[in-house]
This record gives sequence, structure tokens and C-alpha cells, in this order.
Amino acid sequence: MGTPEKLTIDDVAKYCGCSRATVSRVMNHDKRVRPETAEAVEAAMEKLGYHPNSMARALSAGKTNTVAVVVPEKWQEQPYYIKLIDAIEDVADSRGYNIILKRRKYIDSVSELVNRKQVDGVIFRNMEETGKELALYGKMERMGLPFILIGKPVSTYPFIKVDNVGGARAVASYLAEEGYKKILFIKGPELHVDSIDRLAGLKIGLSEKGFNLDNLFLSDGDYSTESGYHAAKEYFAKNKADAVFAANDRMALGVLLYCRENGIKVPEELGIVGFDDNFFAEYLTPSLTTVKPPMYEIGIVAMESLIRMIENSERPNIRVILPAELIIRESCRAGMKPDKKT
Amino acid sequence: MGTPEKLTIDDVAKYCGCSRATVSRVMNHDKRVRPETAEAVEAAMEKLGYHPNSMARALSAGKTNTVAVVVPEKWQEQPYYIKLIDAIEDVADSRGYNIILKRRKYIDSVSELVNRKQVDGVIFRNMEETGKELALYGKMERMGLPFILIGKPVSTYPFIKVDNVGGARAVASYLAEEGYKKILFIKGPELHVDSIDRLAGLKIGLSEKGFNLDNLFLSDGDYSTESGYHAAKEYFAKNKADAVFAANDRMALGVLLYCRENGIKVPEELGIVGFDDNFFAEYLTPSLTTVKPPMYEIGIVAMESLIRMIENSERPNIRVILPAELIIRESCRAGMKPDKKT
DNA sequence: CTGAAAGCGCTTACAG
DNA sequence: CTGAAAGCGCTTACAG
Repeated sequence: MGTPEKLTIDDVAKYCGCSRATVSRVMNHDKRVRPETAEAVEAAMEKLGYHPNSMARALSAGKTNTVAVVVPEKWQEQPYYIKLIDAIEDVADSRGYNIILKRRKYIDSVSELVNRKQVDGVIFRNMEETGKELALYGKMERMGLPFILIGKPVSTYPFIKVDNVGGARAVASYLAEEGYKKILFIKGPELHVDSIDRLAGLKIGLSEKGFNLDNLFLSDGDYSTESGYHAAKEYFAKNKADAVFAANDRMALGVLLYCRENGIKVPEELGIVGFDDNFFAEYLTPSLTTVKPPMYEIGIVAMESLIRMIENSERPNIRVILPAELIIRESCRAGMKPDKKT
Repeated sequence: MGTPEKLTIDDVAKYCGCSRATVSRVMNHDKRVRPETAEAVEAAMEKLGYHPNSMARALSAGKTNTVAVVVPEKWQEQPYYIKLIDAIEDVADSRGYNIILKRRKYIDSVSELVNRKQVDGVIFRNMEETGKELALYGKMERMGLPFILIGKPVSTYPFIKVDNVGGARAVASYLAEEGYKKILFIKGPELHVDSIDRLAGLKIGLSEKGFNLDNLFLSDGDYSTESGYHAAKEYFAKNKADAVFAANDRMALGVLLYCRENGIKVPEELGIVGFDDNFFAEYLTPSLTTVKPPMYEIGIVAMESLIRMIENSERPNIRVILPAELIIRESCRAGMKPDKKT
């Protein structure tokens, strides 16, 4: 049972008739302890119900076994962040780490965690970094505190990202092979690197399938559902297309809403493809064909890499790009354009 | 700029020509420091770029300013947990706390956090607690470590929960007032307290509107989409109803899928109501009428209560029930049953 | 209002 | 393989 009195390492040492140093070594699996001694100490810790104080340990060892994970403000819109965090936690738990979650709006607190030596490292979901992020990255580098970016790379810092080009290329191949002839791409905010990569991947994929890029049209959007709706409205007022590829799922949803309002049948008259595999994608009617970023894998790799940096104090040049998967659902499925097949 | 060398409280003291104790008092806003002294110390900390070491502070003060938040295994199915966590973080940040996130599967790690004095308190999302949870609750109580349960109450521990009875009662009033005459309720897993409360609220609400409970029918489910689908299939094979109230949104979705497959028009021929305001509810076609639990408010109250317990070492008898809101959408909207109105 | 000193509970060279 | 001792960087009675 163990009485609720506070036990310290000295109590264990006294009980075992050894020194505090030896108990410490046993806890830290130091090879230099005689096996019998180690066993005795372990038995004592068990018997007494002793648990080392994390704060004392962290103070003297200079290591907290805690990392911070910084997610975007509106991670709610993208529940795949849950998968990311699950992955990070899975690795963390198996390696004895804990994770402190922070939204980007509390970046100043993250900075304080760093200043106060409260974390061994940080995983940042980096999108469009501001001066604050850059200052923090710089500070951490100077301090020698490991961190890793998920998403947009910055400078030469370690990063892990989704293969946006490859994902869009897969969409392109699919559309071309299915015989779609006129495609509208709805862009994200100007200069947003993901959108740029997705468009690039689309062009590469279409080109290599012999698709004439004159039949690829571009519209501006800002990732919001509304912008997708308006892009569709504006475009279809004067033009036609048999497929729309939106740079993200929310804009694809906007297109779908436009079609529903205007009696355009999806996928019969128009194929719609998004990107992100947003949480609602499978629940829409029709369900949305999209590209799924490997969030779980990203989390695993991110945390494993971070731990490696922390424990080996090596600064490996981590630059990882993980493939995204095309998820075919009803909004753009095979065989809807058989008549137009080449 | 500040050189990257490690500054300690002694450096600040030396710089100010005062003692380490005084610097400490200034950091902790101790009233007993002369204002001029305090100012000088603060200026020095600023100038030197000093930041106190959290671990040292935690060790000597016996307080970590960290709390753990335990969420269910499959919190991914219920992104309203993001709102809960956001709320907890909002309060935490403003009060200088950090949160360590843990899924229930890692309850053993939570136990270790407690044993090792790594957290000042814990917020548990409690559903159907196992022996492990009970043991941990008991241990924390014995240690005098504050914790609070969200959801199902246990023993006399502090808890915060949704008013399931009231939410379902609102649904009942609405259905009765709209003139629905024959209602099917799909239950959750046997003995699940939320489902029981929702059914109770439904009965109360219907009764007080003069609805004859002989026209309320019950079906078994287990909260899964499939169970909702099958409950509908089984029931409608031999019976009729003009409204279905499912104990959660996923089962309501199952009913909706059944209707779609069998050409039953929603809401024209059948009204469907769920519970939870699950993330997909607004994206379904038709969008789902449901009851929205006040997750953000729950998070706020939970964290504020926990901090109060931590900082005042009072053990207030916290038992809070927060109201849930009926969200009327397309699947069961006003005026669909005008012919049947009493 | 301020300081000297003990203490929080560990880890880790250093010696042996 | 083991121990004595210093040290990690704070907080907090205790005295004044």
C-alpha cells in the first residue's frame, strides 16, 4: 500500500544500506552497478513505493523529458491534427516523454518554456511564420535546443512535410486517365507554398499524361469555403469545365455547394477533387475525392527525430518529405467520363 | 540581445547589489519588497535577459504550474474535444499554467506524473471508469492532489457535466410542439449514463407537453453509426414513426443513411435528431438537428475550478451541470409537421 | 524591508 | 563497483 509520506532517494539508500549515488545509478540503469546490488535496490524501491521526484531529477540532470508541440490557432478546422498529436504522443510515451500542447497564439508562452528550460525540444507546425516564430527558432538554435518544423521549411532548420507536388500529380494522372478534358484549379492564398506546390504537381502530372495545359484554368481562392463557392460562381458564369481541383477541401466544399444550388450534378457533370482529407470529406453528399496527408506518419517521424536530436545532441540534417495518398470517393470517381476517354 | 550564457538568480543579485532572496521575492511579487528595490531588480532582470529556471523553482516551491488533461482514446471521433482543450489552455495560459495532454490509454503515465510530483492537478474526461481510474482517483485524493472529472461523476469527487436531461427535454418540447406523434428513441450502450439521462429528459419533456408515452418507442444501439442504421432498419421493417431521436449523432447518421438508401425523405417523412453536435452534423445532407454540449464552457469552468483547488488548497464541493443547446438544422426543422399539429 | 542559511531531491564528476 | 561531496537554481522560514 505505502503510506503517503514522502519518500526520497535517501530513504531508499538507507533501507538498502547503500549510498544515494548507487540508488540513483540503479534508477538510471547505469551499467557499473553490481547486478545483486541493483536487484536489491529495485526491490526496495518497489517495496517502499518510491518514485523519484521529476523536478529534482530535471534540475540536476538538466533534462525535463518534456517537449512542446505547437499547433495552429484554428486546429479545430483540421482534426487531422488529432492524428498528428496521437502519433507524437505514441512515440513520446514509449520513450518516456511528455508533451505540452500549445496553440500558436500562445507562442510567447512557448518562448518562456524555452527560456526557463522547461522543455527539451519543440515541434512546430509551421505555416506562414511571423517574426515571432523566426525569433524563437533563432533563439533555440543559439541555445542548442532541438526543434523541428512540420510543414513549410525555414532556413536550414530540420523539417518534415507532405509531398504536395506528388499528391497533386496523382490527382493529375487520375483526371487525365479518366478522360477529363477541361480542368479548373482553384488556388489558395497568393504565395502560399502548399498551393503553389499543388499547382506545380498538377501541371507536371497533366503534362506527362499528354494533357494540353491550355485546358487548365486557374481561379483565385483563399482556402475558405466561401472563396471556393465564389471561384466556381465566377468561373462557371462564362466558362465550362468537367473537373475542378481545389487546393484544399474547404474550397472544394464551396464548389460542391455552388453545384448543389445550381443543379450541376456531381460527379456526372462535374468532377470535384480537394486536398487534405478534411474531417467532413467523407460525410458530404457526394463524398469528396481528395488527397490525404500522412499526418500520423509525420507525427511519428517528427517525434522520433526530435528525440534523436535531444538524446544524441547531434544536429542531423533532417529534411523529410512524406507521400500523400489520393482518396477516391464519389465526387470524382472512375468511369464518370468514359465517353471522353482518349 | 543577451549572450547565451546561463544566468542565475545570483547573477541578478550580484548585479543589483542585493541578495538572492530579494530577487526571488521580486519575481514572486512579494509585497514586502521596497518599491524602488523591486524596480531596480526588475530592470536588472530585463537588462541581463534573465529567466528563472522552472525546474529549480518547482523543486523548491513544490509546485510545477503544470496540469495533465486526460482525453478518451478515440477523441478523434469527437473533435469537440478540441474546444474543450482550447478552453482549458485559454485559462491555463492566463494563469501561468501549462497542460500536458494524455490519452486514456496512457493512464499509467498519468499515474507516474502524479507519483513523481510532475503535475499540480489533473482534469479527467471520465466516461466509464475502470479500476485503474478509480485507483488513480483514490491515490490523488489521499495525496491531496486536486483533480476534476468531466462527464460521469464518481463517488464524491468534483465533477462538471453536461445537462443531458435538460438537452433531451428541449428536444422533446420541440418535437411535441411541432406536432410529431410517434417517436423512436435509439439508446446508447446499456447502462451508459448519458443515454439514460437523455431518455429520461425525453420522457419528462414529452410528458409535460401532454404527449402520450405509448407513442414513444425504444430501440437498442451502441453509439456506432452501424447500430443506428440497424436500429432503423429493424424498427421500420414493421413499424412507423415520424421522428427519430438518437442518443448520439453517429447513430442519427446511421438512421439518415438508412433513409437515404430506402427513399425515406428527411425531414419531410421523418424528422431526425441527434445529440453531441458532432463535427459532421452541419455537413450532412440534410444537416443534422442536434443538441450541442457546451464544451468550451466546460473547459473554462474545469480549469478555473482546478486552479482554485490548487492555489487555495481548498476542497470545494464542485458539482457543476452546464446546459446544452438545441441546434435546429434541416433534418428536423420547424413546420414539417403542420398537418399533425394539435 | 532585507539577508544568511538551510533545504528542495536528485545527478555526477572525482576518488578509491 | 561504490561512496562522499559538491552542485543544479531556486524558495522560505528565521532573524533582524
